[in-house]
Amino acid sequence: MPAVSDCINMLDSETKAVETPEDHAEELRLWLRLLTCTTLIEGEVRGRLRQRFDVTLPRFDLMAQLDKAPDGMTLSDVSKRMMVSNGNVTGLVERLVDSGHLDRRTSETDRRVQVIRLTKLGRAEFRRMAAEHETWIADLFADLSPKDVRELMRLLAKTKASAQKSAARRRP
Amino acid sequence: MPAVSDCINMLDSETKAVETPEDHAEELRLWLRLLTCTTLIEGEVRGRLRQRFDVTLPRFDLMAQLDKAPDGMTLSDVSKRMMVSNGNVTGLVERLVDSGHLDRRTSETDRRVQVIRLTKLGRAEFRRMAAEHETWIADLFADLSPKDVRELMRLLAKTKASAQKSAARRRP
DNA sequence: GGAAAACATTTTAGGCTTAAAACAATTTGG
DNA sequence: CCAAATTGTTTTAAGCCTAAAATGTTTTCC
Repeated sequence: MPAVSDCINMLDSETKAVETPEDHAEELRLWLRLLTCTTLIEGEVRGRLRQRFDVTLPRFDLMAQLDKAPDGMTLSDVSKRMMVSNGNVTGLVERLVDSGHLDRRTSETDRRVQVIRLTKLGRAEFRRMAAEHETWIADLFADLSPKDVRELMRLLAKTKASAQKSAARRRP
Repeated sequence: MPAVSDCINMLDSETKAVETPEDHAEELRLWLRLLTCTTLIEGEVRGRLRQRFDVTLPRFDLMAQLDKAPDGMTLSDVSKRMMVSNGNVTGLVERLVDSGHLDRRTSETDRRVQVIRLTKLGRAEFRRMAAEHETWIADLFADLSPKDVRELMRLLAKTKASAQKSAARRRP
């Protein structure tokens, strides 16, 4: 019968009169479930890309970014979009240039900047992979109704905003 | 006015009479948003763990698994729970044993098996980190109402089940 | 104009991660 | 019993990833 202490804790938490160690077990469970879903799907996509096309997920992701930018992107743009470090992109790009999927040139107006684009080969291969990739995703989410999908989109948008706000609080 | 073609496509997709390239753009967007949320939160947690405790996220995750298992776990158990490869766990454990956070011994009943446990130091350090970690998670999800959290939990459970089913279809 | 700040990228050092092959121990089924 | 299959772990080779320092370039602003 934890009724008394519950009341006390709730009072504390509502009035903010005292610092009580609050219970955030639900949020923690939510985070672990979110992570599980992502890891599960990501692993599945990674394996299929490897089996079907002998390509790694990061390479696919990078090509996906470039496919949406016919005029090319700078390395910084790519790094921000992919949410990975600059140095990571440098290596990824190097390998994709070597394999003939990417074209890379120094900007004419700013010699600090490197602009990368998909080559004809890179674009063709990406489109081929992307078509199949889309069916994998559809299959992975197949048991969600259209309403579920909409509702998840809404709640994840809220989650993203909340997390960005929290990150900004720490790193203003 | 794409009404006509829409009707045709819907008929096809409902009756399954013809194979039409269906549109799964919504599911794709959902996947990208899920990935963004996870990457955002994971990066934030990784950075805070490093700054506050000079520990990496994988080390923290491994210790979290062991904290829930006072009698220890086998490397396979850990690898399944963390959803990472066996070889990955081998290296992670090696470094944590070296730093004095883990104890590792060969099972007496099955000499293939390695059982690992948190040492006293490991448990103490983990508890200290976990307490703070929980407040970070709470803060990252702060803008979600309790109802949002419940609803997300429900939808992610459904997502997890769907993805597991899809993975099992491919790898029976 | 020129020093200082800001920016874009690369390098460095170390750790993480995977898939596949190799190794070792146990279990299974004839 | 014992060969074959299975199970648990490690090794290997390659690539991914990060934070921080270094390098080169441009902008700011006195």
